[in-house]
Amino acid sequence: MHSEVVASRSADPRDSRDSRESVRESHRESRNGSSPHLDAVSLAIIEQLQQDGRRPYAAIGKAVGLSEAAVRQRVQKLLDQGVMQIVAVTDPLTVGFRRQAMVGINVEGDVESVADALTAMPECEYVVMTAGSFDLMVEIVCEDDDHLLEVINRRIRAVPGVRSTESFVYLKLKKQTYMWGTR
Amino acid sequence: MHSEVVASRSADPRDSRDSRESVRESHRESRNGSSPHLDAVSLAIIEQLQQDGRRPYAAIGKAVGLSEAAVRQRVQKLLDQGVMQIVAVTDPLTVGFRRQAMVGINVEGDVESVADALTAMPECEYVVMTAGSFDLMVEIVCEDDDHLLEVINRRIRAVPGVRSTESFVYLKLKKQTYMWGTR
DNA sequence: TCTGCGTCTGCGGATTTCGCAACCCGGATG
DNA sequence: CATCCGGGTTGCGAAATCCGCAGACGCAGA
Repeated sequence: MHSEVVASRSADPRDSRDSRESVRESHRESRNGSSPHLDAVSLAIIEQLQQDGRRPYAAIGKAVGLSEAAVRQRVQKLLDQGVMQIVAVTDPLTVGFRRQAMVGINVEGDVESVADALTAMPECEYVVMTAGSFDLMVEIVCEDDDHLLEVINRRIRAVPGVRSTESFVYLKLKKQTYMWGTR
Repeated sequence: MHSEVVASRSADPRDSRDSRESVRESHRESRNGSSPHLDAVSLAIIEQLQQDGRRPYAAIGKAVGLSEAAVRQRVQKLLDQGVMQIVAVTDPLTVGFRRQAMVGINVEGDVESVADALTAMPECEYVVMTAGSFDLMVEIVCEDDDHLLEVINRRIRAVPGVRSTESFVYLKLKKQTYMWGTR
């Protein structure tokens, strides 16, 4: 990583040319055929914000070789597009939600419509369609046992298309990171 | 897909001159597992930051009935204690990790030591001890099929104490929120 | 009562955010 | 070939925010 001295005030305009080279190699939408084309710079910005969601734009810009305003625009666009969100995350146990469970679900009929119904439930923190002996896996966050019981037995099983469920109550959360891309 | 894009600037003009009295603090050691018992004000601060991790301290203070400096101190403490972290979260698919899976694991012997071994793997995004037909559930984030295969068959199954595994490859992530307490 | 400890508040100064106008550049158009 | 166009980038002030620093306040324990 070379020194990217952000051009000070009114130096000669040639300086701004070298700070550009690090941005150069970014119009190859990789082989990420499906989703939005994140270039290397946006990826680097995300990586910065995965380390600290409140890091100043100028610091990010210095790290990725961009101006502060450019970082600001890209961050705003990433947020608007829903590619990333900047949020506080906690261990639910410490904020009063004492029962969590992963629930595996088998579906008859349209899986996606069931998934949409589960997504609408506030207690469903995480909904994913899977291949394997479950069609859906859902993470539930509840306040206590009664709440958990009600969600699983009354609400989830009441969704049309749900054939069966299997629950895995959380005993202890050992790891929870958000550092994709930071490897 | 990403339904919860938080509106960036939405200062809540609701007054809050209450919430001053219950500022009792029990300063326990705040390691994973204990409950530091957060008071209502800290909870409200967390809630604000779950809506927008970059919300200014002054705005948070107005919402929870505290000065800007006090909010700043509390946030810093919550971060230092590890009660919460402010980070960017993304759908891994959009940032180049195209294979994810939930893996259920059965263990013989000490479950926690196996969990610790899995926690050390960077591909293990999420590790939780559960009750039910699995002893552990682990979320794996990989770049491609080869990577996933290697992690599951070579690394996870090589951990002493792992009796069997069952994999659930992700087909589509439908929901992913971080809004505990915001219900 | 006094002291120690932790938290809250108010206040400048440094830093950051934000909006704006201009610039550069590749691609499309005539 | 000239021109226009749009996305992306840059630089720059003004406004807002962050940050450190006392001082004040409340609450336990000596």
